[in-house]
Amino acid sequence: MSALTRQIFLPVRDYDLAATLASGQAFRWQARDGGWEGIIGPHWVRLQTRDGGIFAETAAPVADWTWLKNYLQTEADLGAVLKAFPDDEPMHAAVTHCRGLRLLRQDPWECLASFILSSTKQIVQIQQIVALLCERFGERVTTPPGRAAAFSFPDCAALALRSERELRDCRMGFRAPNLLRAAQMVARREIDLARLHTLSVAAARHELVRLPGVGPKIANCVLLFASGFQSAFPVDVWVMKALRELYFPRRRVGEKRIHQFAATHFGPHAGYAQQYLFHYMRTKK
DNA sequence: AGCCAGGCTAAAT
DNA sequence: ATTTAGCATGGC
Repeated sequence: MSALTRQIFLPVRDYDLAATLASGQAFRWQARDGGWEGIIGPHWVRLQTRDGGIFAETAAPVADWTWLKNYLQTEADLGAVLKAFPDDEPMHAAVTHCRGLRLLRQDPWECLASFILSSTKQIVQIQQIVALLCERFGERVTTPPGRAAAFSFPDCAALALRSERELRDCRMGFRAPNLLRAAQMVARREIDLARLHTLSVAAARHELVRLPGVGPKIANCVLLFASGFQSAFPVDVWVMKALRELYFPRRRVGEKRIHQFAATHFGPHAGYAQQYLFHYMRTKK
């Protein structure tokens, strides 16, 4: 039916590729020659902002582009999301600072594994660890002629077979046993990542925190970035700082109260609000 | 050199 | 029930 092509144009307004791909939700994108290059599943992709949308190129011919639209969420109604944000100064400032920032819809296993690796690591370092992991244990994917080799994110079964030592050698330190055991649990289907989105947020979160190295913050990242729960609100050091400085200036407020505030103030798209605050905090000034 | 990084966990209060 | 140290590693 559908023709094989290596290019597609996705019409969309208000989509800031740079903010979206480099805001710490995904760790495999690189800016190059005015575009962004990365791997989605088994596909090497290059993305470029064009008038009225995003131009995408792959290395291998593609019949069905659903995977790309799904990943980028180009059909999401950003206007409706922004409209539902609380009508206050901090959110106005954050939205003004990075309008066009979007949430991706990532593969749950890649997202989970990446965020298990994220704890007390800077984003650059997470990117380095993930890159090593892919080179060593991922599958080779087709790249354009003359381009360096590229690799898919290793699936849970591939990592479940490795030794803790092999993972540790990717410079992930004390996170290695957590990643290994999580890979084994997912591979044995002790938890079904693909079905999390069919549960309630609370039930899905309860499932995730059974995994080693996964607490509330990382669980919320997976719920938000991979399972489509837009109410999930990961609170890391940056967001904690943003909430304190923007909403409770010159006051000492306990962490518990901040969490309570975060859980009630931001509405149905709280996760989106969180990403705006996170990116605003990290890139302003 | 010392501090901190998109935290989690077990042990100690 | 709440707080705290330890956990590897690398960048600044």
